[in-house]
Amino acid sequence: MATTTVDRVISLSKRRGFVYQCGEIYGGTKSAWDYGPLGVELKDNIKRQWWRSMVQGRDDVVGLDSSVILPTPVWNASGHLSAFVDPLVECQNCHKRYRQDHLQEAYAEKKGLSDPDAVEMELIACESCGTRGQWTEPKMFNGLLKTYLGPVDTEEGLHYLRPETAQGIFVNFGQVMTTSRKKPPFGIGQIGKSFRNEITPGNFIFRTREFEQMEMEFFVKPGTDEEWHETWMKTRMEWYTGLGIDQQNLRFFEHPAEKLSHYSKRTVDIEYRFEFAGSEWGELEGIANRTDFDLKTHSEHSGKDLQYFDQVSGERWTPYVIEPAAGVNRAMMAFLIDAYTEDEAPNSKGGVDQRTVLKLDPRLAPCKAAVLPLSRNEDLSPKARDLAAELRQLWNVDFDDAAAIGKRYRRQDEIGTPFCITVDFDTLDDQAVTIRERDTMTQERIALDQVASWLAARLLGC
RNA sequence: GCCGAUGUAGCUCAGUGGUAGAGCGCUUGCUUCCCAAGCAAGAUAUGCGGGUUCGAUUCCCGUCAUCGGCUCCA
Repeated sequence: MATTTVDRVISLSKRRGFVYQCGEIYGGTKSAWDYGPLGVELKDNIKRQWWRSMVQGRDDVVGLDSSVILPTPVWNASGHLSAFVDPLVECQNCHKRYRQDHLQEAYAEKKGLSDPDAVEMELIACESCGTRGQWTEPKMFNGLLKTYLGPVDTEEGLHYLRPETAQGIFVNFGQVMTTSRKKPPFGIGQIGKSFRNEITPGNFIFRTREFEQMEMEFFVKPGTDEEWHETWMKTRMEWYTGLGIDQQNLRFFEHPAEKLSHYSKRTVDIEYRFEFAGSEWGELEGIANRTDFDLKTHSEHSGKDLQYFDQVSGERWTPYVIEPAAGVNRAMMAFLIDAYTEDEAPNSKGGVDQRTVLKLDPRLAPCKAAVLPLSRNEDLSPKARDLAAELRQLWNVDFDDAAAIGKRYRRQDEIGTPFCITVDFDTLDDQAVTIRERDTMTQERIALDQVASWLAARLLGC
């Protein structure tokens, strides 16, 4: 099987400490990955850029951090307790599994029966092997992860881990609107973990049962929702390209009407060309028009009025919601794949060698600069350590004095460090250093006391 | 959950029913001093459990995980 960029990125991620398998010393846990020293920096940088772009940088969006465990009635009202639970049956002959209700509906339709629920399973044949009536008892498949609060596991203690951060925003909608003195159109953004009992996790960190979301619910006046939907689609697409992803590797995917989720009027995904074995494109985020479904249902179930009262016009209405919901882990994978480059660099013998370089935007790069004494030397190393210590107060900065300088450049290229600062023997005389740039491999001589400001000018927004 | 494949060092891979090897990487020392240089030394692996056997990394069973395909999917 040919080695794909995905394979190379996975290998690099393990080799350099971006991602490890969770619990590897015990054989691993299904669908769980841990983020190493470089991975946590990259992931945090992605979240920080999202937060700046979607929350801090906007006058019309505020932030929130709600609980993972919400009152159980929230999930009843949101529809997740019914929409996320499916009865599954299995053919005992060929072990193919079906949704029981789908089988009953298909049978009832074929025979012209009015009540699918009354169809006896003995009458239904397996579509795969033709065996009739050899079904297991239906098992309820629940997409929500359960936990029990309290000292003993009782039904009263049963709670669910959130499958999306959105509901925490909806149930706080009234309080946030009042305390922040915002009025529609305005949004509430949130970053946090969500949990889903995925049937088929896989593709490295693409689909996992525990994952991290960056969601923003934007509340607008009914009738303006379709326009806002288009606006957010454009804004979100530009976020990815603005952070360096090639437009050629991104596209919109319109969900067909019959596949829309229970709350959605229209959903458009932003997809990235991951080139997985099974599918070329994969979802990075979904931009959904959730209408007034959520606020209305929470209003009905809680008895609390979640309408907006417009004092100017005297109108009272339930806002429509446009939701750009992005996956942190998926974004990280896309940024890594898009940045992964193999090019050539000159070697000391006058030829060229292959070079692996992560051309990450400096705002995303886990390490912003590396300070490298040209030689491990009692004069150079301390001077370089001092410089690194100074810069470390401002950015994540690496120090490395092991092995030849060329090798250290390559090490930094491989993790995407934009700038390498070399302290050489001339530094002792001229109080200046050489700064080498990752993508162009060009060098510039900068006075020692100007390094921080030189970097600051190039690391804006980091 | 089903079917198939796979599991040997940090990574990529060899190999064998008789006690495991390479390349790259890593550590230490010397040397060199602006793009993976050289010399020397060193650490690190058969996913886990059981069975067969005098002896299992190799064969068998189970389990865990990964990949692919189903099924499902906000």
